[in-house]
Parts: sequence; structure tokens; C-alpha cells
Amino acid sequence: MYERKIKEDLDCGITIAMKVFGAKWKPCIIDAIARGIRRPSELHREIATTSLRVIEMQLSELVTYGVVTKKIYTGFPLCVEYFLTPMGESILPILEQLNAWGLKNKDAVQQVNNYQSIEKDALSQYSSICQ
Amino acid sequence: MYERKIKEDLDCGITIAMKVFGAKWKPCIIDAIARGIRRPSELHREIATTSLRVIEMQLSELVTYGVVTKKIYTGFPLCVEYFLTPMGESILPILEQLNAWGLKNKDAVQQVNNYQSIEKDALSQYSSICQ
DNA sequence: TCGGATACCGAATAACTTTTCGGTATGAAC
DNA sequence: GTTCATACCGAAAAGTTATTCGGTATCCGA
Repeated sequence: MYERKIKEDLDCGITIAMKVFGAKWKPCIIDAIARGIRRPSELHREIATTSLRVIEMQLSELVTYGVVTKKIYTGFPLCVEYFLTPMGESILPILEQLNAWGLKNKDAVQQVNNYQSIEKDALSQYSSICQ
Repeated sequence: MYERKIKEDLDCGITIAMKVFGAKWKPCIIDAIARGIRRPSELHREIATTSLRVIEMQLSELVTYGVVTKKIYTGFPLCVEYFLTPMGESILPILEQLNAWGLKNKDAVQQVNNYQSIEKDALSQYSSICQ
């Protein structure tokens, strides 16, 4: 297993939250499971922009943190389902709030991204000089 | 300037939010500014676990996104102050919610971290097998 | 027996972020 | 003129995370 070189501050709530659901695809996966998409292959079809491997890795991390539970059906077809735990459910309103904030500020952020590729000095408007 | 190889989905609110304030020290910095700590050197004293360079870089990013404004005093001593914009203020309740979630689930997460360094199979309790 | 759908995993690589290091500049005070 | 505290920046190194690649295994049905 990979061993961190830089210590994390696991007393800071934000650090803990980011560790549990702050990775690139975890919010998508949590949201999809909440919408009833439960199997890895289904999740992969839903989130086609990343690989199945990535989804599986994130799922297994979410399981270890207790955000989702895994249900294995031994019959045919080979089938596994993931469900949100209460802890997982409690993340949903936070994701919704993050999403709402992002959409509200979407224009400003996209504009900055454009400025950056055109001319950096256009940003100087953001600072003021006082005597 | 660094140019991304992997495209970002700037239509997803969560991605946007994470881009703006999802970096390692940005929540600390935003929170500190909200508490009235405004100058880079003060912020560095407050957040002593990282370097001044890091704080300056994050601050300049926050300025470009419009989260904080920069006020330059040309007199002596050389002095600069950062303030939250309304957009910056609107991040505070989200940070508070993230922090609260993390603290509420702190024990569970810390326990997982301990399990991981002792025995990985202790985690198998999280999945169930069904017929 | 082989192919197809499912699920999973190790390891290497690529991409990205954070940190460190060494430098510039200002104005006051000694 | 040297030193000090402030603020800032470029570039390399170190660290972390995401992605790709190639493999295993199961069970069914053709």
C-alpha cells in the first residue's frame, strides 16, 4: 500500500471530508448510487468518461470508509451492488450545496479561465492600490 | 503557464467549486481571512505548517477567481491586505458544513486509517454476501 | 471448448499539486 | 552601506492522484 510522506491533519474536519469524498470521481459515483445505479458496470456506462478500473478503486475506498456497502450475489449473472449507508446519505446535501455554489459562480470561473488563456494582465482589475 | 492535459468539466458545479477552493490550504486561508487575518505574513504565522510561498500562490489564485480582493498600501511598512468578496463570503457556510461533517465522522475515518496499517482484512466486515 | 459479460487486481505511467530553494524589490533604521 | 521585515516570483524537486495496461476468475450458453 502507498504510504504518505506528508502527514495529514485528521483533526481538521475539512481534511477528513476531503479524504473521504474529495477525489475526482467520488461525488459522481455517490450521486449515481443515490439515483439507483448500483453495479460497477452500470456506473461505468453512466460515467463513461473514466475507466472501470477507476470506478472500482473509488468504490472500494468508499466501502472502506463506510460510505457505501457492497452486496455480492453469488448466482448468475455475476453481480455486485453498492448501496449508500446513512453516512453516505449524509454526504448528499453537501454535494448538492457544492454543486449549487459551482453553478452559481460558473460564469465568473469560466471567464477567468478564458482571461488566463488570452491575457494575464486583464486580471489586475481585482486589486486596488491605496496610499 | 501550466497547461492541463486532461479536460475539466466546467459545467459540473462540484468541479467548479473544487477548482476554486478545493486546494490543500485554500480553506484554511479563506477561514483565516474571514477571522480578520489579512496579511500574507500574518497568515503564514497563523498557518505555520506550510510555507509563505504556498500561501502567496494560493492567495493569488483566490484573487483571480474573485474570492478575495487585494489591497496594496504603498507606504511604510510595505503592506498588503486581502479581503473576502461576497463570493468569498458565500464559501464560508460550505466550509462550515464540510468541517462539521468531517468532525462528526472523524472517529470512523481515523479507525479505518488504523485498520489499514494493521490488517486489511478487518475491513471485510463492510461487505455482505447474498445468494 | 470457446466466447462474452461480469468483477476485480497489480503495477507502471502520466498528470497534477505541493513544497522547497534561491532569487528580486522596497523603505526604514542602524 | 548593511541589515531587517515585508512581499513576490520562477523553476526544480518531491509528493500525490488518476489513468492505462494486462492480467485473473466465474458462470452461462453456443
